[in-house]
Amino acid sequence: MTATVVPIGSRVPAATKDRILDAAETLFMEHGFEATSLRSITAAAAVNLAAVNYHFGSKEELFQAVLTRRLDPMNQERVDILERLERAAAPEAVPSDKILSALFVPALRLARDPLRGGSNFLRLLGRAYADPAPFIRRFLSTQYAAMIGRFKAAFAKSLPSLSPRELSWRLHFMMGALSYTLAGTDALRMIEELAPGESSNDELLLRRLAPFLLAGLTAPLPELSEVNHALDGDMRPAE
Amino acid sequence: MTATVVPIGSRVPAATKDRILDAAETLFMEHGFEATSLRSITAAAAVNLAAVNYHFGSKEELFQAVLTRRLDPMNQERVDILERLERAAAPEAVPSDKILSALFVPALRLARDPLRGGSNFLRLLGRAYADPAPFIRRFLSTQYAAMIGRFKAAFAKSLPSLSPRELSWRLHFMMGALSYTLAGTDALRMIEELAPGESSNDELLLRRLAPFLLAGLTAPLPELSEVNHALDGDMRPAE
DNA sequence: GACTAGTTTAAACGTTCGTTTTAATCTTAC
DNA sequence: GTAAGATTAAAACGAACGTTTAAACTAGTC
Repeated sequence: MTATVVPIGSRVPAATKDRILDAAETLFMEHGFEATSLRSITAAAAVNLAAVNYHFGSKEELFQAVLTRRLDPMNQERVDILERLERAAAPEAVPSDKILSALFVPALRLARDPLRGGSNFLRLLGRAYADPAPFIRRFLSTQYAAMIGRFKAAFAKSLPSLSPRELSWRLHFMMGALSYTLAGTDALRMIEELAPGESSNDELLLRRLAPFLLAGLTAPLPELSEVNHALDGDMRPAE
Repeated sequence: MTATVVPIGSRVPAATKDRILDAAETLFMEHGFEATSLRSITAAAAVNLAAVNYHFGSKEELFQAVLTRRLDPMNQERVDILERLERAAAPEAVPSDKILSALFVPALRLARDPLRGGSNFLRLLGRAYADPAPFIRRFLSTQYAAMIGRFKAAFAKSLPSLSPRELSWRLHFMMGALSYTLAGTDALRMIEELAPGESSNDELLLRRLAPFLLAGLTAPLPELSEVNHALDGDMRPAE
């Protein structure tokens, strides 16, 4: 309801709204939604405490604004690339590795652009994926529904041997590995030994992730009886 | 500092401590650590508010106790199975699909056992993996360090073509897909259409995940220049 | 130079949080 | 039966939270 009137001279002292968004992006990324207080955000942005409720209405709406600012353009770019690929390949299906690129490239481009939050935002996004809060889950599913459906159809055409359900599962697994990787907790240190300087290099990270996911997506269909054998057979608990 | 003395008759009225652990397991799973109050836990467990601090010391220690109760036995079982596989295969390497089974089977066995929290706990674990709180990250990495190192060595022997660093990445991605899947947020509904009744069936889920991850683990090495071409080449943003 | 709409400020609101304290109650051993 | 110790109970602590209020400030407009 509040229209930001930019003065003609356009010499705005780094608008309050943007300073709040920037500070919130960093702090939400570092501490999660629940554990980040409005007081810490407004302190970091050097604005008054009430400014958040004035400009955004509530803490939840601020969080959604932080996500929307980066997410909308990125998802739009994903769909644009996909449609371009489809037009170029028509009437054949787009190869699945290219579809995967259409998902990854906009994320990569965002990651390497400090002016758009850089990797900070990708980490925040990864965390949002795993957050229990219902309003976050609701927000993400509505934000993503259209884009995911679009890509699912593309993969279905490209991988006709996969049943729709199997494809749903594999897309789910893919989003899991992606969001966990983007969240970039120091879980990697559990697995140890990053090359010095390579840490937090989101580009290299995503480039290693892509072949991993492509192989998983195109894997042969599961032999559902296998794990059962393991469970009932030679892997009994030792006692 | 508090020793629980079990009476000789051993007719304990469902010990306070266990009732707290059970209630906490469910509530932490549903709302996450920060958003779950001690008051809601003690109300659900029908015990006094002060009982948590008396028996566990603090909310954080309670959370760790909830995790340890299920995690220690499960990880021990994983290592036991792996060592059995190694003895059986020696001096050859254990095939990587079997190593993967050693990781999955104990989780599956836990998931199908309602007496040990069933899938509730696996969901909580998945959430803990993505939680920002430093004490959770510290706890998990120390808890898992030994087990992960053990499995990494096994995979390294089984997949000699993978460099140690490449293997670290892939294990990371694997843990990502696993924990995201276990967390079982309704993110799946973003991708839509679960078969009725199949939802929340952790067994089927993990059995579909295993082939996906196995294919990713054994994928051919990445061609690092590919994505670069995509970035700089034919996938420019449309303007 | 008052008027207005938009914005910022300082202060307080009511609630909830994790934890602590103090006393009462229960259990076990002699 | 009674003393000692472990457990539960009720109440309060201080701090932090998101949000609201009402006054002060800052342009642009007539």
